[in-house]
Amino acid sequence: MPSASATSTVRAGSSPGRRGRPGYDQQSVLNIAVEVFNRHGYDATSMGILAENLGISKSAIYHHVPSKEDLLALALEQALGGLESVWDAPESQSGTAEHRLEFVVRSTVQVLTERLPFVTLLLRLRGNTETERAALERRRSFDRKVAELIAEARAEGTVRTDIDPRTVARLLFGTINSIVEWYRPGGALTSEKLADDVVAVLFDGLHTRS
Amino acid sequence: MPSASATSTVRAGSSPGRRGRPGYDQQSVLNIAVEVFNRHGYDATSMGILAENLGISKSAIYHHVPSKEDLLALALEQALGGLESVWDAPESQSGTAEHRLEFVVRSTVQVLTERLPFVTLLLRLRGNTETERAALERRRSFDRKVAELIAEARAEGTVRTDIDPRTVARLLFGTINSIVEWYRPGGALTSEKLADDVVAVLFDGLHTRS
DNA sequence: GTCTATATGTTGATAGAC
DNA sequence: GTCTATCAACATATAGAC
Repeated sequence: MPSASATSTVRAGSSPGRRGRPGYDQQSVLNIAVEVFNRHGYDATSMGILAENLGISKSAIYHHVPSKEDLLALALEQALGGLESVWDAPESQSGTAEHRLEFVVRSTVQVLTERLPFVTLLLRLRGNTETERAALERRRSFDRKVAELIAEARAEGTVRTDIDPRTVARLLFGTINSIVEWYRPGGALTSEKLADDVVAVLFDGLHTRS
Repeated sequence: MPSASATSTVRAGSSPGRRGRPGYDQQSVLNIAVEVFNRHGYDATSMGILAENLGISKSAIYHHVPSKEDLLALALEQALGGLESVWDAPESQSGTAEHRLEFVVRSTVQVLTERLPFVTLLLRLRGNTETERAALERRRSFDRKVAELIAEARAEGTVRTDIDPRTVARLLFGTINSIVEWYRPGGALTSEKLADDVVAVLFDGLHTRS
């Protein structure tokens, strides 16, 4: 399973390899910015609100990043990079379609939880700017690959055929993506158990089995 | 099943009982406004953009509605009213928990498709204002009732017990709510077939059954 | 029911000192 | 790396004519 590099550092000072005093570096500004974007919504977050949350002035932000939109682009790159890395793992490329599909579902859940705030931001985009539209296109490309996998599993006979494959794909993404709306790391539910649960519900359903 | 009254009228002129010439009435302004809100996001939609989409001036909007936030409140009332009406039907109040849960899932899908743009707006709220927070609280109240139903079905032995009931509820809502992100009425997929598909996937899973 | 102003505040971003 | 001060653009909303 591809491992997304940790993005837990909040303030620059706590970064292992970093010298110098207080202040922020770009990554630590980004981490807080994404959190604030998710809390208020990207559009509703002004540079003023962001500055308050950072504890610095509006202008100081522009020392670290050229614009609000660049902040968004940086965040989306972290989300998309993580998702796309799912396809680098050999388990996503060989084996039965059923196995590859389950692997991709598990990996996607893993990326969602590891890069939770970044993927959350991605999943809430409306496509208002060119930056957003480009990110949405990369996301659609990811979705298309998963849809192909579903089609293969269907042809293989391991996925039910009484439902339109597009509907199957949509519901699968709905179930997985909705995780960002409620899952919080550090609780009783580990990301591994969550992946187990998602796979169980998606493939076997909520009913008790006879 | 509770039926949400139609909200398909776009321009006032096409309203059955309406007199007078062109122009808008409040409901027709609301219908277009909600569509634009969903396309750009509520915060990103200025009264200027809205006016363009309506084909009237900014100020003219204020003849129909006191503020942008009132427009939002009106829209949310349509969404929440529809969802809450699910509990008015006798089928949601008696019978096995399994039957009541399936009925509520079907009814919710029905409301989602009938009042699609309104529910879409509700599901994307971030809770920035008092209006939004009040709506989110009503939505949480709806969610809580469904969670209780899941707990009953679990006690009844019809829902699997190897997954935390809160996770079950979250995944169920995720699957259902994600419908607003892709379903469009008027296509090949009717809302009845969609409800069948959602019930089938949620309760029996994507796998072929032996 | 719609319009042309316009009042009043907030936005993202820049200039230049420390 | 941060600040204060400032800008033009754009926001929501109002006043009053047609």
